[in-house]
Amino acid sequence: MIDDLKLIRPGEVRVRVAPSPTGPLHIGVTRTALFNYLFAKKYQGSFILRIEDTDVERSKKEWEEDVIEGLKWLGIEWQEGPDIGGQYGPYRQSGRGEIYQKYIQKLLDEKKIYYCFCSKEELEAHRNYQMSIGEPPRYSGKCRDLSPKDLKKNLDAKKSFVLRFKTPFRKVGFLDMLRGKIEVETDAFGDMTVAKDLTTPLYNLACIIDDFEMKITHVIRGEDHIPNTPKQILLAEALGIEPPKYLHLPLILGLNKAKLSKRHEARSVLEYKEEGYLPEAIVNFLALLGWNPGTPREIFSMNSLIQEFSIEGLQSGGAMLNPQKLTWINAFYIRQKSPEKLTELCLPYLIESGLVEPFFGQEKYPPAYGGELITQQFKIKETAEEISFNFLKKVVGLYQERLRKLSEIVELTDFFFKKELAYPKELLKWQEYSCKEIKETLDRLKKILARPKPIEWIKENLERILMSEAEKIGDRGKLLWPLRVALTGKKASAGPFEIAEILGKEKTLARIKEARKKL
RNA sequence: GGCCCUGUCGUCUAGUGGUUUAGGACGUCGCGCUUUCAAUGCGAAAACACGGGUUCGAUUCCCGUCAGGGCCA
Repeated sequence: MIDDLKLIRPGEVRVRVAPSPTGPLHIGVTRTALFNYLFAKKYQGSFILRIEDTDVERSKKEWEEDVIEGLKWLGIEWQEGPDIGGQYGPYRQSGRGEIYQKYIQKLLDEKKIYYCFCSKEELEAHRNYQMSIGEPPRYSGKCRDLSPKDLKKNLDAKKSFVLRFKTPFRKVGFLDMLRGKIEVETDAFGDMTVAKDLTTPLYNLACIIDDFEMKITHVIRGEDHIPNTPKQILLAEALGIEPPKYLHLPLILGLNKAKLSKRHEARSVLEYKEEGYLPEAIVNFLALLGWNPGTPREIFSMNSLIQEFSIEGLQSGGAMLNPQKLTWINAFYIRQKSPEKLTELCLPYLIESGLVEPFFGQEKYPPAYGGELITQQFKIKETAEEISFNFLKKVVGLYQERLRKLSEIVELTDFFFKKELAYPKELLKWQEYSCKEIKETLDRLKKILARPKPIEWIKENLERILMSEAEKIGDRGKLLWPLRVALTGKKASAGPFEIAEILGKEKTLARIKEARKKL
């Protein structure tokens, strides 16, 4: 089956992702989209976005927007889709009624489908009966051979109906590119409903028609579609069209090893964005979930994925989400950013938290990084103090290797933007030293900083002075720990010298005095 | 209930009959660096679901059981 791939000619591949806009773009759909995209790119083919919105009640425009925005954010771009069109449109099923009608009419003319007037209650009763005797639930065939007279009578009476497929009684199989031969007895599902009316096909019919009309060559989709595939192939045969090749990806499992649940894992990828995950991290993480490059390499950019991606590396068993690994990859990509870029990425979080404000009259969210941003001014909200982009860059830079998600920048660096720090005085104590000794240390620090030296001198020499002072004491921690707490109010932080340097002489001194008062 | 898919450390995985004392990554734990945290370096614990075959030899092939998952309403 993999040999088939050798026959693929570059440029001929056409794949699609076909989400229904009844929910957000979650991780599962995203990964399917990614693999389709990689496959298309690998063979210089086309990747198409199709919106399967035949379920009018549950489909919502906002979910479609979520899908489009999410995929774009990740850099998964399509060559044809509802927003940009293409030569096989429309790319929303809701706009394809005319196309479907043609096929449905054909099936009807050829007597391959028939009207079924059975009521829901009737069907359900029958289904329950079949399940009770251990048989697969399938249609009884009651309306299959309705006489033309009865048909006309029902139609005239405007009885509600569905269209059913006369499923032939036999085996249907296909060659899955990942799993090999998959075969089922059609007996397992019987006469399936394929359309609600003459213009509205149900999922399987719509799907096979669209895949054919859009000249899709390979369908790469989740394993949950395996049972649909034989049905679609059957319909393709009835329609006299060639079905595409199929590949069923393993599912991404939630933390409970079950399909992604609506409540937790099935959140929109845009929520990951809000939390401060980087698109390259999500892409990298998702690629490694169910695929392996055959080398120990773990870090892949989109471009390297396109190069390295291969069907052979695909896994067939379901893969559980590993949030810690995502976090690890995210932290990696954060460390790779330039300080300017990272600052720009962190800015919205600092602003959203209310710590920092863009300067009066400017946009809430600064424009994308560029020359302009560097010259932009900001304010510390609490003190109305003006700060520069450069100041923020220093702050963010200090925490670059400690950041795992962009959103963490707030709790990590809030002390830079606060007037007063709230922390218990016990925090100032280092190991077994007494209150008195800590007081003495703080007094020493005060004295050093209060020297009438120019600010510049202090800035350049602070670390040297404090370190030599610490050496004198004999225990660095005795000096540095209280200093850290005084400056940050936290038990974990970046180095106190660097913090003092950014804070400036005045604030540093003020905070040491504050700390001294506490004791 | 029926049908289908899957089954290597907690998780993601390498492994396609002997070269394996089953390798890597995340996580966990320990040690080093160190004022804390992080980063980083080193190290440790941790897996072939079970039972039958096939074979000189099975994690690897076949069958069954079990387990997990999916679909059908």
